[in-house]
Amino acid sequence: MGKIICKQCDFKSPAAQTLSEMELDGLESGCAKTNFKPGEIIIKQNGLSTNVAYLKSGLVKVHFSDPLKERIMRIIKAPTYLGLPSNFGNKVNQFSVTALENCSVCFLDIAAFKKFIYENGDFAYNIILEMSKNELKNFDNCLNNAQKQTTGRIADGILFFYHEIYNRPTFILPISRQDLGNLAGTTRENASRVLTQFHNEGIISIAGKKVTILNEKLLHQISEKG
Amino acid sequence: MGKIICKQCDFKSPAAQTLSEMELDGLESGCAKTNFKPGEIIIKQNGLSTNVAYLKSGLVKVHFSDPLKERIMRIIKAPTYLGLPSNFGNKVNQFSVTALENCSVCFLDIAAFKKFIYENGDFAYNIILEMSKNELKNFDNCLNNAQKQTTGRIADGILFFYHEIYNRPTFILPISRQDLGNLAGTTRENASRVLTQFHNEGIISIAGKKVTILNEKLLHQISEKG
DNA sequence: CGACTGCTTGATGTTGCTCAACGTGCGTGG
DNA sequence: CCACGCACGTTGAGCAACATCAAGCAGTCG
Repeated sequence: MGKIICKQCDFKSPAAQTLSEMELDGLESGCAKTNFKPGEIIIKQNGLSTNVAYLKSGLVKVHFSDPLKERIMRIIKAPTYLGLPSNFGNKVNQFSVTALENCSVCFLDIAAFKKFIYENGDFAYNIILEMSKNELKNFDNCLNNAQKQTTGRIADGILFFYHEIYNRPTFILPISRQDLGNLAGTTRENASRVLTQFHNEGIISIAGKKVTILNEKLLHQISEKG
Repeated sequence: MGKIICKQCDFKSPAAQTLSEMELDGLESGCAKTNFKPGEIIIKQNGLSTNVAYLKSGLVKVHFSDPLKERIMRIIKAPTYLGLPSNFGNKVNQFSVTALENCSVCFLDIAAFKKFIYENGDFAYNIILEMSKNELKNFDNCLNNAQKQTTGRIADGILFFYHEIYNRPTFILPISRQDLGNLAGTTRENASRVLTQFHNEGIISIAGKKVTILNEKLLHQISEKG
């Protein structure tokens, strides 16, 4: 945590880029930057959402914890706002957000944020844009999980890390088998089974958390067909 | 379809209520009201989203049609906007919206809509509010469907019609067994089975599409526990 | 070294999908 | 008017997918 100079921030969101120097000064006065280590909780489910959280750098999981089950909704990388709908729709966070890597997050004063929406149409429009894209992605996710079966969803997960996060065929899985299961809506056992199945079929190579994609085309087919 | 006088409209959205007389005049010039009968398609999946749709009255289903499967995402009643995220996030509709009852819909000029966001902070804020609430509901839905099993999801469906739509324990189901299945992520056979099971257990009474809820408490338990 | 955590693999039971058969009501065309 | 197709609803039997349970293994930390 420390003194922030928003004006000189290199990670401004599209919305924040529309702000004037004066407005950025306003933002600064109610802005606290915090760093998180892997495993640390950034936003806590059922906690009050008193600030707007902006993920400047790092990778996080958005998850919902039931007393019995834990479900990972999405994995997102910076830059992005976290939990805007909770900020506005409901004062209580509907889910937790936990760091998977070292993360840097700015907590912004919600009142200042509202003020910008009221006074700066460009800012408001960009927020609406971000929320729209977000909702469409959630929508997609939801559908995918609903009508595919386990192998397809695990394939999805692997392709997600490939295309959306690392952009290279070899990477270190940032989550445990347990969490991969939670992400795909299954158990750690099944997640494990499907991974070794893919490995045996020569679709991927897996050693511990190190994944190499060998047959992307087939992986896509599995993801598509179910 | 016909000439509209937005100023005198009794069904204005919270956002539209923030508009001045002059702004409402602007809205009017690009506004077309259309009526739909049950079964008629209001928004077509994969079609271009050229207008903002505002549902003034009636009941609709939001559904996604795959060549193979059809999935009902939500059932919504007026008043509400339909598909705002598609209007902004992506020019193509991600889903269809179909009338279940007689519906009255206003199609608004998207440019005028954008203009209001830019120029009227109160309007923009109300749109953000509506989108936030929407997303949180979708979120909830998603989770429910993911971790309950069939009986629980059918129970959910019945309780939804009870609490959110009709507010009385006896009502006429506005959808077929097929669609109830699609809503609960199962087949028409299973939807049918679960309904008769509930009937036999004295939890509900069902005759054709006429439903009476007899043991709401138990129904809630089933919905909760899975 | 023992306790612990994360991972893997196999055996077993349950859930719910698929398929098939049959009944009903409705609209169409001969 | 009846015959026919068609959508919808119900019920039963078999089977595939998946969760659960159980056991064992490797790595790590005190």
